[in-house]
Amino acid sequence: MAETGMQTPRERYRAQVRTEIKERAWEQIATAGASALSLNAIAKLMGMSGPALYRYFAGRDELITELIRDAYRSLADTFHAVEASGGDVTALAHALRRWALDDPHRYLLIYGTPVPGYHAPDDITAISREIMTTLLDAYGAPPEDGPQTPFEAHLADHRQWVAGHPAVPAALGRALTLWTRLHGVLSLELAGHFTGMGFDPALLFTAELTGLVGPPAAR
Amino acid sequence: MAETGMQTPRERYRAQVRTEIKERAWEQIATAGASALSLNAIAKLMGMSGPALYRYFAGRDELITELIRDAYRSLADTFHAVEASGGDVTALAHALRRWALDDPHRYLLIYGTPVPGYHAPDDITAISREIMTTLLDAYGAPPEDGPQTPFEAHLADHRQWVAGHPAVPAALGRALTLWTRLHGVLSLELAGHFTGMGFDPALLFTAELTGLVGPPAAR
DNA sequence: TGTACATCAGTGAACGCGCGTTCACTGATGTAC
DNA sequence: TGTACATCAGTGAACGCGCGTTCACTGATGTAC
Repeated sequence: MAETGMQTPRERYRAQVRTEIKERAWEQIATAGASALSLNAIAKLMGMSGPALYRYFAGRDELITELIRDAYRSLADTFHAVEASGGDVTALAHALRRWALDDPHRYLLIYGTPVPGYHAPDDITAISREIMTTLLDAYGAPPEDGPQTPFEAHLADHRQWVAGHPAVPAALGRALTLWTRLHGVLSLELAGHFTGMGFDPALLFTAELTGLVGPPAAR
Repeated sequence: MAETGMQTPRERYRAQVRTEIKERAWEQIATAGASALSLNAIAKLMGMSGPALYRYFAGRDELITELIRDAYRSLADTFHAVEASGGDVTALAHALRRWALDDPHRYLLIYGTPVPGYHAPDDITAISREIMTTLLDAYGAPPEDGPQTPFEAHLADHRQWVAGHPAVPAALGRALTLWTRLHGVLSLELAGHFTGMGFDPALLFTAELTGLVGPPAAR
């Protein structure tokens, strides 16, 4: 850290400008959507000419890739922090919700409708797996209750995504199910599909959570 | 029907061209995303000049609105057909999945990341409610099992979205939960977030379904 | 059946706009001796 | 400490492109008498 953290003034400046470019990019995504992201518009916002940004990013695609990478990285770090402080699945879930509501477009950029034609590089899919693994580890061994479901039986033979991980099918199934349920509530909430319905999405989120990890009292 | 169906050749032609424009628009959405939809590009695909399309749509916005309306209308009709033939909730769910997989971009256009800056007119939100109501009606009265959950208690006081509907909170909660769960699986599947994981999303979908309406044997 | 007129689909030119990206350049900042 | 040089951030002009949209128009199709 001491060596990589050692920055010349020029490096520090570069890092600052890169950061500001990304901040403006997020602002643009928030107001006009990911596909409306424009280098020229960002430059204008920063009081620079368009071509100046090419000192910092090879092009539009590299910027988008970096935004997506940052988003995954941010969620992975959030999860690791919860894990490190001894948080359980419930804590992870609430951290996820907070993270998503904190910047809806960041969540939707990675878990919403995919950017057409975009294909994530390998290191990004690796971070995505990292996030799933954290959730899986926090789940630990689920209580044995009842016989294996058909989906769990299927998972016993189809677990490429966690090759080498010691989790049993029941745990895989529960972690996967929790993921899809939380995403179901979150994504509809963020997309505004609950507006006008009148109820509080937080309660639906919590209901899904307790339904799959047991009520707070039972923990 | 006899009178409104009576078309002059010119009206018939207009309807045909309008339909083809929309078909090309869907093709474009499928390959480049909703925000890349371009009137000029569609015209070129049809061998026409750009301005010609203004005979059929007032502009880009009207075309998008019509596509969204058609999508909602299509799903609502699908649901009504299932309802009319006596299908239960399970049948509705499978119809939903088929409808979504049949044209992923159509599903994502209405239930995915919202088109930035777009606000649906009232008649479209009405169709959206129609869809939810169909699901709710098919649910009927849920079996009374156990005490009211906190979310159900909340729903008793927050049910603007179904004002006037006789459904009890338990039914509202279940229908809402089914919706978010199915959407969770479907949207992640359509966005490609399961690719490379190795398991069959259909089994996860079915698992969520049977978990909330009971296994096929119990029906 | 034929003629006069109205309707309307589609064209081509034009408008102003913003985009991503390249290029040769200026001028400030940092480095080596 | 001062000078000579290298690095590099940022500019402005230019490229070709496609966009939505308007406008005056041509020519075919339909309608009324």
